[in-house]
Amino acid sequence: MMERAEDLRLSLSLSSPLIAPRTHHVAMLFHAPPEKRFLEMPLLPAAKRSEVVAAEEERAGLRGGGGSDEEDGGCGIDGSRKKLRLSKDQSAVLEDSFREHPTLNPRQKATLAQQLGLRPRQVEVWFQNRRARTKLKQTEVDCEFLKRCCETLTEENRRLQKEVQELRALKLVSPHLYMNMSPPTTLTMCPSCERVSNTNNNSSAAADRRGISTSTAAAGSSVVDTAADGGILCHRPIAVRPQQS
DNA sequence: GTTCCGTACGGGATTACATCA
DNA sequence: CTTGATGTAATCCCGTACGGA
Repeated sequence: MMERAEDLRLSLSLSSPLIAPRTHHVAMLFHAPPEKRFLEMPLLPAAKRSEVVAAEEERAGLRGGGGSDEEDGGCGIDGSRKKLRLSKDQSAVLEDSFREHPTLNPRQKATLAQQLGLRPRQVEVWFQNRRARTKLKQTEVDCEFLKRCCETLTEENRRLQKEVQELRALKLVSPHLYMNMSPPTTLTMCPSCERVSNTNNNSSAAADRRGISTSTAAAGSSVVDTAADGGILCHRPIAVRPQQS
């Protein structure tokens, strides 16, 4: 399942013209942990931010010897955000780790950060984005799946309506023949409302045939019942043989 | 110049924990 | 001592900005 998801290309657009005004949590600067403090001080000049981060990480012992801004993904002197591209090796390690646990505990985060020469915040962000990508892909897969379900059910609905129409016509034209015909394997009658429906209204049976979830199948069956008979059918199908006279 | 993807960020929501009346 | 209210920290997700291929 996940392999299938991984194969799909992302196609949904997340962009929107809405631009949220950015505000700052000044208070948090004094209480947040080092990496959080860095995040919450975007008004500081970039160079100053790098200094603070370096100092904090030095104190925390998270910084590898001789780590440069380049390696740390720091910002440029001009204040522009410096986009770092993680190396193939870094990405591979993160991917492996993600496959093991999609979420990180603080220790794992710190260990990974140290191992890869990244800030813990970068590791955290990478995992957040990775989870978001996974979710997006899964949503696409689900969407495709439901679309196919819908098409299948629509087709089946058409077929069943036609079948019902034919049976009604036959009953009108030659009731004798109708009563003597062998029971249609796919039709059942609800004992309470005495309406005929398809045996495979049994949700699980229908689901088995189509390979879709039971709830989806049940929803599809309701559509069939309502459309064909103009009423609500009970969902306890019982095989019924036309009475022999 | 445009598009897409990956990285980074801000902010809201939630949860756990500490403190205090 | 217990309990409810309140504050704080940590973390997650969502929406978005932005750099680079």
